[in-house]
Amino acid sequence: MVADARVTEELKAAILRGEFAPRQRLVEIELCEQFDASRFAVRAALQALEADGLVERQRNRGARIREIGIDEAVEITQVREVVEGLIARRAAERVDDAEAAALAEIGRAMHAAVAAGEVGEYSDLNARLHQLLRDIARHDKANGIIAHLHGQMVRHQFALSRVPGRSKVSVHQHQAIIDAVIARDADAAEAAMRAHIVSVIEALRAIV
Amino acid sequence: MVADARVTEELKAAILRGEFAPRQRLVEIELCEQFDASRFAVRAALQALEADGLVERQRNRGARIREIGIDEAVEITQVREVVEGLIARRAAERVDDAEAAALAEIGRAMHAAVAAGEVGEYSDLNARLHQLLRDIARHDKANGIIAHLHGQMVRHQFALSRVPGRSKVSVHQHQAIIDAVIARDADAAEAAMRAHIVSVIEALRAIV
DNA sequence: ACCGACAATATTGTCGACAATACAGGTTCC
DNA sequence: GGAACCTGTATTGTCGACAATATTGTCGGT
Repeated sequence: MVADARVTEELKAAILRGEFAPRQRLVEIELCEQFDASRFAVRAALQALEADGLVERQRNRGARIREIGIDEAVEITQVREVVEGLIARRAAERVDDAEAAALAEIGRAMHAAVAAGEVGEYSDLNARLHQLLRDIARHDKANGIIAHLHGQMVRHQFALSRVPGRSKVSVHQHQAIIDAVIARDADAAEAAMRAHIVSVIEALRAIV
Repeated sequence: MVADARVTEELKAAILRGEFAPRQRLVEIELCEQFDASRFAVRAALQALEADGLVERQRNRGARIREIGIDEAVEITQVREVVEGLIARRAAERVDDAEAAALAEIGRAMHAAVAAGEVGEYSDLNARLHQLLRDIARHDKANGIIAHLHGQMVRHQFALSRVPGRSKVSVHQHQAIIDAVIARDADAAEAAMRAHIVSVIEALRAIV
């Protein structure tokens, strides 16, 4: 319960970094060597990550990296749509002046990144914006669910950020969210966030 | 991974049945005797139930039943509001004629139960209605999250069903959901569901 | 050459024993 | 008398060994 926490963390980070291919088998002994831990710790980590939805296990057949197909990615994003909508609503209700200024700053930086064609920078700003909104909303349950869902989306999230021209579309959606939150307009904030994520769903479907 | 599955199931059922008080310590040895299992199985079950949010564990201090306060119950229900809204929307988009007939039947039974003052019967019908909507929606991710949240709410759910006069109010909200789904009106179905759960949140806050 | 049964191997499942840690009660020192 | 300390006990954390099961490879028969 101390060693396994370390292994769980490292293994999760490795999976999120994409070091394992989907459906790749995770043999316990190999993980023991890779993370220099006992089978006990590895086993506990695998169980934790199964609950996290990152790996799947079958009795006597071991664990493998869970493959998230496009259909499931769409479902995940649909849930994200409504839960992030709730977060945006709460953010609009709770935002203070300092946080509003930080939001506006991210908006400006996003426009600059798009103008300069810096997709990596824009992707970072995107993550920071959503993170800041979660911080402002302070809704533990909603934030926890988003974190949970996000872990299963890494692969598709990466594919999405590579779609050319997406940042040009989404920057205006992001700006609409920022404006609504700064204006303390809860309904508009939720609507803007949902509109944004609906467009993410369409982009997801378009990848195939 | 076969014995621990049994223990996990039985322990979870026992917790949901309310056989353990909040913050009650769960000593591993005692659980071994109670469920006639090894510490290995009990331990795995506790880890699984920790991920489920039903128990909390501290290093070297063991596990206890997690206490869900009113604030957290409100947060949980807020998430339920938007996710069940998504489910109602999907149900309206996917419902077939047989399912619509089943929904209408539950609606009639609800009115009858309220008229007869049968609160237990009404509570059962309430559970069946939400379950049927989930079946119709066939949205695995949303359904999974609702199941997850529901497990943490059992105690408050019970308290809610005991509030006198609540069924008289909620029966009309339930009917509005049923009508919208049968009419295949996705927007109205989501709105009706959210309005219903907003009133649940108000009732929750009123308990204290 | 193909198919089935059987043996060998690899991998996971289970357990009991021991170590490490936290908690409670009593004891000593100031 | 109070507080810090120490010690005993209860409980959890960790591990290595063994059992159970699935998978792979081999061999003989047709």
